[in-house]
Amino acid sequence: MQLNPKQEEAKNKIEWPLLIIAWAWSWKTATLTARVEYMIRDKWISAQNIMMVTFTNKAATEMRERVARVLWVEKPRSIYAAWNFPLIGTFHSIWIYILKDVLSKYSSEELQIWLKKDFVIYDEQDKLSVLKNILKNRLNLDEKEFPARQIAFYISNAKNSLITAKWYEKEVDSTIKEVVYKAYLEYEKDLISNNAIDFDDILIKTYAVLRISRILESYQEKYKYLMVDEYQDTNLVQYEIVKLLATKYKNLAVVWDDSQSIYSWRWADMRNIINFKKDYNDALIIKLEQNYRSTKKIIAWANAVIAKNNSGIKKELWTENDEWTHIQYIEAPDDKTEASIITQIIKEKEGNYIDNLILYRTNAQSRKIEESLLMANIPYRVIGWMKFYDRAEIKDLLAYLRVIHNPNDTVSMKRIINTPTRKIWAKSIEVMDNYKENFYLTYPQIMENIDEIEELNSWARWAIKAFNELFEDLVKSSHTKLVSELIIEIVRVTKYDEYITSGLWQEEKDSKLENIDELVNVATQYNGMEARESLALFLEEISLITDMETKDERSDYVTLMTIHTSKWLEQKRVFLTWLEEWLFPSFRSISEVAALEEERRLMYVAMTRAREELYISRASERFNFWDYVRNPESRFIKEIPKDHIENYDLWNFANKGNSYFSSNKLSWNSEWFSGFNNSFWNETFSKPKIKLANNDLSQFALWDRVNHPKFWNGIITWLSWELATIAFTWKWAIKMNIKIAPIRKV
DNA sequence: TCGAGTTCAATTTTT
DNA sequence: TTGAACTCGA
Repeated sequence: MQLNPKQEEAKNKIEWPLLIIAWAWSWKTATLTARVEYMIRDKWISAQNIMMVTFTNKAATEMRERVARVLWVEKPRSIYAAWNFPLIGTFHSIWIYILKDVLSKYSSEELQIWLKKDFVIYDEQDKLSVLKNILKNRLNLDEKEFPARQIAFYISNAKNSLITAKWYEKEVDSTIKEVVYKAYLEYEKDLISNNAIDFDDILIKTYAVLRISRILESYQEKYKYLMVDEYQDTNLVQYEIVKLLATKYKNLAVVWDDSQSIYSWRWADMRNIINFKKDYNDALIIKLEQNYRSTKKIIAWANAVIAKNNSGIKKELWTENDEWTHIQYIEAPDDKTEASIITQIIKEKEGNYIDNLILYRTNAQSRKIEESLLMANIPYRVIGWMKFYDRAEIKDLLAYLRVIHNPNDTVSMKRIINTPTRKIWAKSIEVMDNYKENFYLTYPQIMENIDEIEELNSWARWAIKAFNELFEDLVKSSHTKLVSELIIEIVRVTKYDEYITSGLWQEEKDSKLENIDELVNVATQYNGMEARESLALFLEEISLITDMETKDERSDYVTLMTIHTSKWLEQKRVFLTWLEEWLFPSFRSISEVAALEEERRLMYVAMTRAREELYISRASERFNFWDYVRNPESRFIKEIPKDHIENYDLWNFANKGNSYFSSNKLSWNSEWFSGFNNSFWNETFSKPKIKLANNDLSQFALWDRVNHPKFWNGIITWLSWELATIAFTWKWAIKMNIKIAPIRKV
């Protein structure tokens, strides 16, 4: 591939700090790949000395593939197989790699991070279960007043600002922070005693370790050449770590695009770029502005939207591509129609299904479209939703593996101690927990000496003994059997398959068993190494992977995903759905300028995914939040110059009278397309299960108090014809159509 | 102490 | 709609 002069410059500047400002589809990935190739091939730099950090697993995999191609080597399955290959991975996976490495080389006294080598990684769910337990049993707090989620948010925020539990005391200035402080202390205690870390800890512990100069120096020597992609999405800790590593040789190249910064909720801080310029004031800055992918119209559109943001560098993406394909706006009467129009378009278009990408703001939004595709017999794949590793059967089996690997892991132990049911009830667990707390014991230690615990009757002891025997056998097996075999053994000795499938329909049974098979299948990738090693590696990689590359025989399918996950890819035809106020931009972001600008950047990311055709859709009425809502058109659509928009011809669609509609006994009527007469919709379309009220609009005025059967009392804080925002006492403010909402004046 | 039945709340975005 | 957290009878 021929690089343009700018890209060429970025490729060749190696022993120098480098800031690459790269806008959508400026071939920055290709440039980075070429840069790696140049380092290794032309400069004879050892692959071992190169580290490249990406943001998502998807991006890392893609990057590894590309680098493997130019280096003519086989793509390593993970960062571990990488002896002749640069270290390419996400922040989290690379830091874990470093942590493990450090833990095997240095004593824990020296490290001071309270972590042993066999640590496990707690995901969001594990984290919440630890916190729930703390709040309920140790702090005796009401769950409603102090939800675990909220506390977790505060703790995560503290961690990412590098505030430890002890130091948090200084932050306390409210009741909630008081609670956070106490919970934070307990939470850290639990993690240490379980020999576990959460996602935030991965960054923090690495930072702590790298502050030890002896250790830092060794990594500075090892990774002399650093590259960080998506630098705009780094947070404080990530920035500090990169800074530490780069400070000696300053061979750091970062790729930055402020208009694609969409992770501020993960504490990404765009100001890191200011710090970058300060830290390396002689850095070479290269701008890649030419877009090689999308048509002129798509780019014009995207530019128009992003220009509405006040913050950020003013930019103009440009392209030499000539084709002016049509960009269509689908304004559907309701969500069902929206989905079926998209389905219809996909069906009619020539080419393959794989050319189609359907995007939405949140995962839950895929449902309606899935239904429609299913009915039309169009193969599709949803990325990211109902993650494989979130399924109960997978979580259970992984919990078995985790306790075998690390018997201190209480969260996993509690998950499986009575799964399948073996008559170890909550009472017994409570008693054991007390012993654990008071005598600093681990579960296996208690179980071994269960006869000494007088509080338990002989039945309970017997049950625990039986489990302990089984557990010890499994631990023994883990030394001789590979993970894949170990999983099979767990299923066999616990009769887990019978347990998980009992009382299910055949179809559900099959799917559960298939999932187990699939897990075994994934585990076989770790064959060929020492038994315990395979277990450790398997567990570690699995906790960092959010979405499994399921083996899919089909090669042609439509892809569905959230905009966030789409960031790394492009597609010929893109459908961007749910473009309504409150959904996109989401209602949480509307009142805050910074949050709204992030939503707008998200819109920009979504639009620039399209290469040739872009469809944008919305529905006048849809079922959402378990209710029928009518939201106005998204402001993002209004921000696009009108001459760029072409309305999709709904008439044409209706006249085809496709089966989907006739089966729903819907008659098409010109009224629907001429001005979308609202009352007509309510009567004819998508009969709601909830009866819609037919309120007299004149009875409501701004600041009126109203009562809603579901949300109780509230006040109308905004009113525009039939749309109103009602601030409910027990809920956040909700926007609804007061003509059809079941509310009454009080 | 179980489990069947019932209520009730909840939805961004990812590692 | 789903899942988690409850209630209550056995």
